[in-house]
Amino acid sequence: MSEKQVPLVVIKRLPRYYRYLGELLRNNITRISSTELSEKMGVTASQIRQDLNYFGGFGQQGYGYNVEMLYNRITSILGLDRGHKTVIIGAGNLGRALANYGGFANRGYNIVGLFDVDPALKGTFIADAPVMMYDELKSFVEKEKPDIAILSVPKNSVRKVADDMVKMGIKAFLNFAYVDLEVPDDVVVENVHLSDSMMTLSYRMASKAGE
Amino acid sequence: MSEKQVPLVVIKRLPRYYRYLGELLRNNITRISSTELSEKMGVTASQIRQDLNYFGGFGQQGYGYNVEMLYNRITSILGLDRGHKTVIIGAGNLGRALANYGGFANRGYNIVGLFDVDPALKGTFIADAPVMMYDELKSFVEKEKPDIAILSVPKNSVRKVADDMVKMGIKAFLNFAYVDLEVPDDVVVENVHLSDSMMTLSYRMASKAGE
DNA sequence: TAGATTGTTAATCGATTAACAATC
DNA sequence: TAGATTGTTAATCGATTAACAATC
Repeated sequence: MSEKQVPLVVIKRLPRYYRYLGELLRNNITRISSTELSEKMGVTASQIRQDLNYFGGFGQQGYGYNVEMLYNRITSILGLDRGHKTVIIGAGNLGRALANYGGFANRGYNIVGLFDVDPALKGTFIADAPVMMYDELKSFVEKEKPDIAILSVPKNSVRKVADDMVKMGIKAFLNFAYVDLEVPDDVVVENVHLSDSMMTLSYRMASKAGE
Repeated sequence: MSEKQVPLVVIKRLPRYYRYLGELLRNNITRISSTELSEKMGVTASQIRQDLNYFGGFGQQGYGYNVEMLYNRITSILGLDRGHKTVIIGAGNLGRALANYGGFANRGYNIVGLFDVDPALKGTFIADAPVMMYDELKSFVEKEKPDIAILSVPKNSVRKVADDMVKMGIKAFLNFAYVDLEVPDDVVVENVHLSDSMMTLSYRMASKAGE
């Protein structure tokens, strides 16, 4: 892709467009203008048109956008139609919850296995996915070639796990541990720092109350 | 607070400063300059100084910042020293995982109860917190006055739950359901949309691989 | 004091919004 | 065609970075 690089802020908005368009589609709405969509989503129509135009002209002057076509295009841009083999490292409470999370499987993120160090879990299944031991991970990755690793391990082991997996060739991590990972340039990390969200939340709550 | 409003981008960076300062503190580092901190954190020194100055001059020319003092100030700004009674609505896999999540309790987010509609859970405990029935929530809120509600209920019930709880006087929600909540102006919401993070992750992975 | 580093103002950069010609 | 609405350029706004006087 030698296209001009799309800003990260724009990319982060795509899932939200995807979500709203999916809703419109389920309500059998076939066309929508940027103005109508902007009212529903609480953003400007200008932003919607700018954002979509990073990926090409999906609309039609005088008409607006075809909901289904736009939905399909965004699905494809986000790669949701391609399927992604995903492993979860750490089968504790959080790992189990994530394996059971419906929002992943039906967008093509297939959990193909969980890994833990607790021998009691060996051979068990969570949401149809087998739980294996961490020392089996390397050969599993070689054989199955998963794309994405979800890291729900304790923070004192996450750096080692990430390093190991980078060596195995994994290029994408969803990290739940309360640590910033350092990875090579060709590897991407999304952090879900739950404590950070709580802190931002309580700060904003307090500052509203104090006004 | 009639101070000038601090931009949201700055507030969202505070937890990260808090985290790095905590680490320095545990390593017995007593002072740090904005330049040194900027190298560790991978941001500019200018940004650090600008950010901190929204809250007052915490440094000293020629010296830098006292780590413990700065840590304590940020702790206080974020309200982590005040304690927040928190309830979790939805005691499914995710709710249980969150109740067990250590990162909340030791930053003052005390889970005082979970609520669900499954009668089988009534009277049980998760991580020392009692599980109660959703119809007990109103009287519980009146008595205990929690500050924060974590919403880990299915997406088709989250709007009703949020509406109910706004009426009960709850001002802050951490929402895990895949829906944007509409709340009054004096109520704050932080969304944790796990699918969105996965989508952004896989998009970025694909666009790196394609270059 | 001299050196270091902040706090803060000014310059730059990037993202958002507005405007409108192109066109369905 | 006339009306509507996009795609895109230009203007504005806000956030980041640079620079440096203040000062410990």
